Amino acid sequence: MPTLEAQLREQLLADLTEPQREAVTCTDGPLLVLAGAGSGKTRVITRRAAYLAGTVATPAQVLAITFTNKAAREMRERIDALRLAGGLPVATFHAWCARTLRIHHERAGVPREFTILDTDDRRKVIKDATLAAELSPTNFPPARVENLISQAKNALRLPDRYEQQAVDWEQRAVARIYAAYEKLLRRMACLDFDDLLLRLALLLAEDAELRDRLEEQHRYLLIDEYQDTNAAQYQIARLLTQQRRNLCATGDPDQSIYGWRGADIRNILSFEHDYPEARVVRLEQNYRSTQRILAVADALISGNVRRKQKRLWTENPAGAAVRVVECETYADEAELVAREIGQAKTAGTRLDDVAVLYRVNALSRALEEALLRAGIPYQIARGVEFYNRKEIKDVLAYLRALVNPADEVSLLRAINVPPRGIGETTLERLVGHARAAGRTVLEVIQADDLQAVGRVAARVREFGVLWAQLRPLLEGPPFAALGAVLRESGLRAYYGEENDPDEGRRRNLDELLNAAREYELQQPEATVLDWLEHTALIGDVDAVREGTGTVTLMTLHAAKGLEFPVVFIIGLEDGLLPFRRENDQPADDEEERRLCFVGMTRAREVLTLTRARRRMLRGKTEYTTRSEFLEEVRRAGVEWISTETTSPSRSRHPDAGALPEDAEEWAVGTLVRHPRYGLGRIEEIARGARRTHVRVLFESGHEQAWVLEFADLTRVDFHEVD
DNA sequence: AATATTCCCGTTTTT
DNA sequence: CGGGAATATT
Repeated sequence: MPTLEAQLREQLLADLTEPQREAVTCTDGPLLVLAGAGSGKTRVITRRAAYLAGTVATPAQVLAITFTNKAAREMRERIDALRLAGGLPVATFHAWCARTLRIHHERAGVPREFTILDTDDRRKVIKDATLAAELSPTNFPPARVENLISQAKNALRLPDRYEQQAVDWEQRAVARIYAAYEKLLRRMACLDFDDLLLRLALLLAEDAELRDRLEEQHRYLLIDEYQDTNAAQYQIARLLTQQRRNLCATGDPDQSIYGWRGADIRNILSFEHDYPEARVVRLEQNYRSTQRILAVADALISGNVRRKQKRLWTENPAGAAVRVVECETYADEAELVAREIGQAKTAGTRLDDVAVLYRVNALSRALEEALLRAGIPYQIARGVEFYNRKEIKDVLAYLRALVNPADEVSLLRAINVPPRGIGETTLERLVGHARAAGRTVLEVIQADDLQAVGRVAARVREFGVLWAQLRPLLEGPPFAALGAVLRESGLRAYYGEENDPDEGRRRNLDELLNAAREYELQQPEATVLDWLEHTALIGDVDAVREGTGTVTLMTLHAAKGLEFPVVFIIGLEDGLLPFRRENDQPADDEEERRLCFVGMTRAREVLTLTRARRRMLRGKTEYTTRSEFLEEVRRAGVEWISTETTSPSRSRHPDAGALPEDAEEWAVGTLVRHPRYGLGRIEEIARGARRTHVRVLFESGHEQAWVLEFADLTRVDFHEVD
């Protein structure tokens, strides 16, 4: 009869290569797995987790940490599929930190019922903090301040030290805003994303007892994508492995793409220095891509100077040539991609197997239109759009305000949706009273002496009653609470016919209800608070599903960790990929190169890189310059295609060469169409330095003057009229 | 107070 | 071009 360990070996190791096996089986002590793109890293890490759980530890004693929810879900599924390590915790850094902070809230000095600020609210609070610091949000744009504070937190720098280290006037100002911001967060009993890491890192640093307890609980720590750790995460990893030193870090320096949010590639590069006794396993055989794709990707990444040399190789077939297609305009580019996908589909490719990747979300629009026209279904992974929708934020604000009444942003949002006639002035008074009396806004709302607030006191009082009525919902599960809030608050009624004629908002709310129910099925014991935390930490990117029969559109960042037989990367233009901002500090082109490398190595069989010679971004069409990345792969055996001018208006006119510039297409006598007024003719036109003014006479006799750039006018060509 | 309108701004990537 | 904020309107 075979021993358990022999069975495990058979099941977990049989189909692994030698280095993969080593990574799975060397159980104790620090281990660094340098896993090139497509080298079977996820497979190794899941096997390792299961192996640990079956030999030297129980499943609960192994903790696997990822960066994205997507990665966590995939790992969870694959570990479950092995059926050897049920109950093995898999979580993102942020989710695990949130949970741990909640459990040990007293030691951590955070409120037990803290809520997590979403990106929008955080910006709002930062703006308030700027005002509280007696500075102007105009001079200190919230987005910029937010970024600086985020960087500071990720670097474990608190306001005091930030101020000490400030070297210029901006930093000194930001130090004040930062301090004010922290004060506001404390008053609101809120944490932001970065706090989750920061607070836990600080807690672990000062609380040796807790540290030991946690390490005892999680004897084996696995951290995926270690190249993306920032200072806080690095600190947490180190502090959790001080005694046993059982840290297994996996990653690939060539895929480090999160420097902009504080990730420090040196964390992985100096692993061997941090853990001198570490074992290092290199996975360099690629099982994913064709030789040609790999050759192109390698040619690109070789352009990075600050880089550990690495050879990625494959036994896969040579495959089709990687193509570079230069198009005339962004519309041509989108059409080309749509056409190619259509052809591939006809030739038998499943749409699930196709992905279109781009550097910035804005590039998806033209693609969407082209795919729509071509009748090709697609799904998009985009930011946090769903949870940013008004109706979603509205109802979540209620739940947040119920859980954590100190969360004023949520409370003040909820108080007037649906509109209850409680306006800005009233809110200001409420806040004013609360501050003056040293009470919370909710206490003021529920106090008896409301008349000071003015005529709308009755309405405010009603809301206070509603709050108290809804509050007991927190005892129950999230789905029921959500439904009740929608009903009792009047939100559901509000988003009826007249406020939501096309049912979009109602559908979104239904989708949210579904999400809550689904979550409840997964986590039967979960409270409303748990669910709120979940929604705060999950994004739309995670909604991308397989097997939908659709093409997938996403950013290069979102594509990490995925693979597709057919991949398009669009917009290979200077300034776009590599991305650069005009008055930006020294841009990190090496990170951009890695990002492009990540995109290329998502492709299994067919890779196409495109670029448009003219691109419209932020409303202006501009000539572009070819990306240096294209030059760099030029001699790696790509097939270069340059499409000729095929813009429809030109091909239809034989004398296309004489076609005037756009600006001259508007003149007195030009026929135009307006969505409201219909057909008309330009009577007068006046060109200023920046603006062009026009006066238009419509068929109806109506006359109207506009600034041309802002008028919703389209030119009507003669051949379209007859 | 709510809604309609204008205008002004910026502008990456994500937990 | 598109969203958010300031501004005008009812």
